[in-house]
Amino acid sequence: MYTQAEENYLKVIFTLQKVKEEPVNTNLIAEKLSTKASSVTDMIKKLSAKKLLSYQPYQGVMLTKTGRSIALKVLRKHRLWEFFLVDKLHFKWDEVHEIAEQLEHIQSDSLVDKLDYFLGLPKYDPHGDPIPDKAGNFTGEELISLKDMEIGERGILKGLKDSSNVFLKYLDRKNMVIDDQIEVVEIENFDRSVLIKTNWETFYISEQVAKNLLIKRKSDEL
Amino acid sequence: MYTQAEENYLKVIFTLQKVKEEPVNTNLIAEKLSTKASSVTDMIKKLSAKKLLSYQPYQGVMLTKTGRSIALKVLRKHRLWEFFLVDKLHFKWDEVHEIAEQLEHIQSDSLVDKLDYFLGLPKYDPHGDPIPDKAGNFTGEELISLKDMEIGERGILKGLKDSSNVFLKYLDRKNMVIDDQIEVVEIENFDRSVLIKTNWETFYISEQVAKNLLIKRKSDEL
DNA sequence: AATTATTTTTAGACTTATCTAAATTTATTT
DNA sequence: AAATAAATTTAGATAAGTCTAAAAATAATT
Repeated sequence: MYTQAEENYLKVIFTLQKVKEEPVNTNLIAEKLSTKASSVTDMIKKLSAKKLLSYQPYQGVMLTKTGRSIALKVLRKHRLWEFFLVDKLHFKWDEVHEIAEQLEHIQSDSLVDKLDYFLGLPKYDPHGDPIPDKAGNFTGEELISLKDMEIGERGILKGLKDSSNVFLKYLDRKNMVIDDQIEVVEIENFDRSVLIKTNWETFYISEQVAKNLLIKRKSDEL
Repeated sequence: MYTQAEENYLKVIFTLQKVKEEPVNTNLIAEKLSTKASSVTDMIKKLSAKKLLSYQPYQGVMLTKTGRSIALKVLRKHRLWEFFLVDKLHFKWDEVHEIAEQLEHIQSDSLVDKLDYFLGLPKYDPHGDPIPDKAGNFTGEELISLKDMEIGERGILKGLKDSSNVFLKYLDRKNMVIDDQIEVVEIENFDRSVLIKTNWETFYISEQVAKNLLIKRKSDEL
């Protein structure tokens, strides 16, 4: 069993490591955890002694297999709880993060599995981040930004990059919700605005909006 | 905001105070929290400094109004989460306690309220303990043991004193579930066994079983 | 390559919550 | 009421996690 502090370090290091494959440096971790570099060094030594990460002084850290699997478990719990909060308790997307930060540390394997099942084994959290399965694998495909889709491509709206209130309200007015089907009809060369066709209507969205819509590509097998 | 340790002390002191109205003594608290008397003294001083309880050395403690209201909040969360685990995630009654011990410390007022609403504003947890409402009041009536009911009385099964697996299995075989209506038809003087009538059938239960069934008395207003 | 700047680590201190062992107070017996 | 027992508190220690300030190592610059 690991402490909340340990879990938070592992989680942050995992997400930082995903961005660039190099060792993660102390200051970055400190910044993400709103703590001081000296505290990070202390904790890093502890986690290194527990073989959750490998650490050469002054050279940054990399998670071991064990460390990564713990991080993935925490991430899984975080995203499942976020899904629960939005889907079942009807929280807004931008209200759930700090609550999920607490819930992700609840210890009980059976709880996670039952929750997963109760929610219908979701593949993405409300922000479009993929939810690892029990084994730590991401089974859902990567989501892409709508602005990277090509003309004629279809997909399903699965998440948002920006979940601010203004943006949510905008989507509301356009009657767009998660799991909507979207087809790219046209891309305007001048301002990169996109003509999209939803289940209900066809309309233009600006590049800024397109950038913030996360889409699961429609697989051709259908 | 209070630490988990503080909340646990307040919760335990509250429940001990309910049993007998006198000040709660150090050793009892230590026993319930599986800690040492000296640790309890330390924490008591801290809580007393925060005016969450009143404390005269060697004379035990009593919660202040503030202390009581915090304890009630924790209790409310504990019981709502227990209800969630059993009712939504289909945990067995005897598996939920230690998970609820963790969940009860999640900090978010809106979470508690939304959870309460999501669950349908339940009045009792799966063990038949009453769930305080937002204001800290118990709106459901006290539950009584079936063995204290009189002939002809009717009520609703709302909880169990014993939630061991054997007992749950027994109830299962008798097709008894929460919210069943039960009427006391006869009480056998010899062994205090009780003839009860459920929605489905009429049968005898032993005094031991009757003792462990918690009933909400049927109000006459119907 | 030498100097400066940045990053990281060490050293020592603080807080929370716990413990053991000894001292003190209260309760119980003879 | 004196002696013993039980309960409670104090004193001093420990572990986790954090901090500040100073030292050491690495990176960047002239």
